Amino acid sequence: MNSKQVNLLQGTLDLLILKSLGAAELHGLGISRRIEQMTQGTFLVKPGSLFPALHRMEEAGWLSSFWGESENRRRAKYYRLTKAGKGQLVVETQEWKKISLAMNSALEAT
Amino acid sequence: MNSKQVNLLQGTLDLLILKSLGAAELHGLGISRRIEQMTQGTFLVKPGSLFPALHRMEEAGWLSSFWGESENRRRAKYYRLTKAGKGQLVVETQEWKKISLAMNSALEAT
DNA sequence: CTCATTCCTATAGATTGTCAATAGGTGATC
DNA sequence: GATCACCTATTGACAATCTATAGGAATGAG
Repeated sequence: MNSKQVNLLQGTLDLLILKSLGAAELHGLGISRRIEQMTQGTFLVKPGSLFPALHRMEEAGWLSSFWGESENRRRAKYYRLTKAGKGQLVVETQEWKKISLAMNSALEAT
Repeated sequence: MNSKQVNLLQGTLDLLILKSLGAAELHGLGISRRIEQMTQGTFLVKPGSLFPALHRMEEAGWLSSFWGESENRRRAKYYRLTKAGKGQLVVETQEWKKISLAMNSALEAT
């Protein structure tokens, strides 16, 4: 077993995906690994969570995709942020900050 | 309308309820108001979210309830934390901190 | 007295996002 | 040419929240 796996809070996966694509184009599993790295191993996003999210977000117009070749010469579908996706990253980041502030202030109450 | 209603992140409602009952016994709507106050109006928990959560948490053994009278002389069901509930509050608080840290560190990545 | 209003609890139905489990194709390696 | 690691993908189940609606009970207005 892992050292206590932490489940995602529903709604945070989109933000993590957007953020992971902020700097570079990545393929599916690359996104997953990047998220694991960005969160210091706290969140492990599994395929059954990742791919539905990617499809959903592409549908929403935040991502675009193209087939390419991975570092290991395998067929891989790469994703990049669209313009709308960059906007959404800003929006969701702000929303997260708002939520995070509100929660922390609640937890500090006496 | 309000200044952009913020939806709860799934999983945070329990923690807010536990925390709201940390200091005093409250009835359902009292909990809702306390949460709104603790989060400076960020989270407005509506009955359709609140009551199912209360029932679920009582079922889980974190809360106990009794019928009493509200400040306005109305029949009201009061909730208090059980011993297990106090433990759960600690657990979920720590979990939130872990998640919050991971998210913030992800959002600060370049 | 009676009618409207506010307070409080409650449930039904729908939606949504995540998880667990499973599958299959395709390069690489030996 | 068999096995392994990599990569995408889907299915079915599940759980939590939201919207909308309901109704009882005390209060206050006229």
